[in-house]
Amino acid sequence: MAGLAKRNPPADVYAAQCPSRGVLDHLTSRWGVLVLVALAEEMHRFSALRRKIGGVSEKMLAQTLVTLEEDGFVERTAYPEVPPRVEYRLTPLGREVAVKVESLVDWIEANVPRVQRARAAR
Amino acid sequence: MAGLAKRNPPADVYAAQCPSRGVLDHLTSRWGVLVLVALAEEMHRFSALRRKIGGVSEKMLAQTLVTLEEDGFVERTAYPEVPPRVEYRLTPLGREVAVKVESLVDWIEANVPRVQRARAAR
DNA sequence: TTCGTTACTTACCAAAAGGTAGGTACTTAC
DNA sequence: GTAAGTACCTACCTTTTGGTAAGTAACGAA
Repeated sequence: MAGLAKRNPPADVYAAQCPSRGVLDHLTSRWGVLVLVALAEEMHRFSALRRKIGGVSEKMLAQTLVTLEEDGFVERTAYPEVPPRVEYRLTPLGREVAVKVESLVDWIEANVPRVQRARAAR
Repeated sequence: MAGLAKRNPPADVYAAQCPSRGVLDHLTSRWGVLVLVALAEEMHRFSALRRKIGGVSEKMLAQTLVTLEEDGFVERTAYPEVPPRVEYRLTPLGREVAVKVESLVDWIEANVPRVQRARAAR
């Protein structure tokens, strides 16, 4: 039958086993957010990301990049050179979410003082 | 001196010890995101949140609510009754971020199939 | 009379996250 | 000749996270 598509139930983040939960976890992971906004700015090599994102270990950065690549948000291009050169950039899908993530991050950076005042007020 | 305000350096999420990192962590925590979007819909009692957010334990929900309250995103109102009744709602600050968080969550819910296709394609 | 409901808190334990260090292979700089 | 840079991977160990269960106080329902 032409046009037959598997229809799965609509996503619902409140449901513990909804696949959207996994995507949410990857995107909002400690380093996932920062990788996304860094790559939204421009292409980065592995070591450039590592230097840019303060506090990431190589292990965590590599792991984060793998899961973001698996989910189709990040594209990895390796050049068969020595020393190795690998470029990371966002896919079209990645660019779409990055917009949302960036706007959250921008809000946070702009409003840290208000949060600090709230903390101090108690 | 009137009008003297402590000027701290602009927030930078890339810097490991920038306070924005802490705020980011709280907001993008596993349960923080879900609490925020739930409270963006309407006021919830503790047990209502617990039932709505699939998979949260009481301990984690309580902990998440405390940190969101400390940061000034959530307001807690307890009524001295037995059995106890406590209402949680967003503060004005909370409503602002919730907009950003909701738009991320909405995007995810709408695009899970694309992510799944990306995963399948490898 | 005993159970369930409410909103937690605390203690204890298991699981997961994440840091550190070392190895690789080859090139360029010193 | 030695050290550094590159992009990782793996093993080991510590830290953090999170789940489970029990306790609380008072009331309404069965």
